[in-house]
Amino acid sequence: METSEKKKTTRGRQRIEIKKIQKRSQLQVTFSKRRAGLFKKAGELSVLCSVDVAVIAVSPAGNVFAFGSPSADAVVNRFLGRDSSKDVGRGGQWKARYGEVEREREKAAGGGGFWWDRPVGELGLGELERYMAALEELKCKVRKRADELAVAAEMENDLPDNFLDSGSGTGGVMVNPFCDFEENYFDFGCNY
Amino acid sequence: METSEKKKTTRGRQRIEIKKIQKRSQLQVTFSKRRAGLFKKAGELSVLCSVDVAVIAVSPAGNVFAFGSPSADAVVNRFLGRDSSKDVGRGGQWKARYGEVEREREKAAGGGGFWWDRPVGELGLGELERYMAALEELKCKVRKRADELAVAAEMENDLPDNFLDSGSGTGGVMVNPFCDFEENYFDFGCNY
DNA sequence: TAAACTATGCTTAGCAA
DNA sequence: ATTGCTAAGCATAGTTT
Repeated sequence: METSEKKKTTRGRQRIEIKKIQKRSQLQVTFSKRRAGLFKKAGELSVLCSVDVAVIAVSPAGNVFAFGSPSADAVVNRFLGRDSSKDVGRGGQWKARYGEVEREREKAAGGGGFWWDRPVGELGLGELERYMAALEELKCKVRKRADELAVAAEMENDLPDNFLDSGSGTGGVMVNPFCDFEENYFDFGCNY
Repeated sequence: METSEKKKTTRGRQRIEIKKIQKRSQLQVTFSKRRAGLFKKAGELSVLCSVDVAVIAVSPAGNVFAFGSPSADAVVNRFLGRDSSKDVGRGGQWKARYGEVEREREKAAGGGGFWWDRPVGELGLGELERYMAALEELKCKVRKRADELAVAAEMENDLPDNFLDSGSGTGGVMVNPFCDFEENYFDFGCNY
């Protein structure tokens, strides 16, 4: 029993300075881990407090990662159920598609992951629709508030199409739907 | 020294089930704490990995809370510097205002908080502008991706104005600008 | 109502596979 | 590139002020 019988196998978590990580490989790992952690936190917040939460991260490469509208219920219903006089038939169609994708994801996840935690390339349109609806919704709310500040006129601009030319196209969009089953959502014991 | 000299003053953090909090007062507290934690995490991620991150949370009451574009540099520059042929003079104006608000906030924060961590009602327009620009930007990216899925046509809709009638108007928008001073941003040792 | 306090649960940096 | 491990840093539930 030497003074230090068990040599520590690792140094455990180390404090790091919050500044740009230079080592590219480490940046990639940190981004993945922290993004997952951020999304989990967002999901928990949304469930605990029944709030719509959206998290979006654009990597330097231009990839889009997003966690969408946890308590999707209100947003989705509003989006699918609004005065879509010309899109009447679409609501049902999308819902169907939604369920379809959901089952696929559950299957794909196998138990460790979540169906919605997939790259955008593999996601159905329903998810993107919902995510964008939430974004639009939130943006409108902010705009409204700005309007109250009596400067709305200054905001009547839209971004150019080349606003982000660094995009490479391998990003991912995650949508967390478990809030739709408030009595029956999945357990949080996922490891991303 | 008795076997239990120091009676534990608290039980420390307790594990909680991730489901909707019923007690309204507790929900309010949890929302505040976790939202702050979520924003901090987002800020760290953005700095560590140099990524644009946006977090939006809409409370059941309809209040909007948002943390915007940590690595605001690219977004802000793009927004202020885009082809605003009719808004040429605004860029400088906004920048000036930005700095103005920044100094105010630093002063107001006093050392414990961040100037941008204030309710929207107290924020200048610059922050709202940047936040909305980031949102628009991100939304466009997602839309673009959806377009690649050959279903963009399905998305040419906009939300009605009454999309959120539960809004009470006391939400807040936080914009984290420290990324603009990558060499000189504030320390993260805040406790909110 | 909001802020401060702690003990404990949770996240994650550094490795390893 | 991911995934799992461990230890230590960090976030936060319950409580007090």
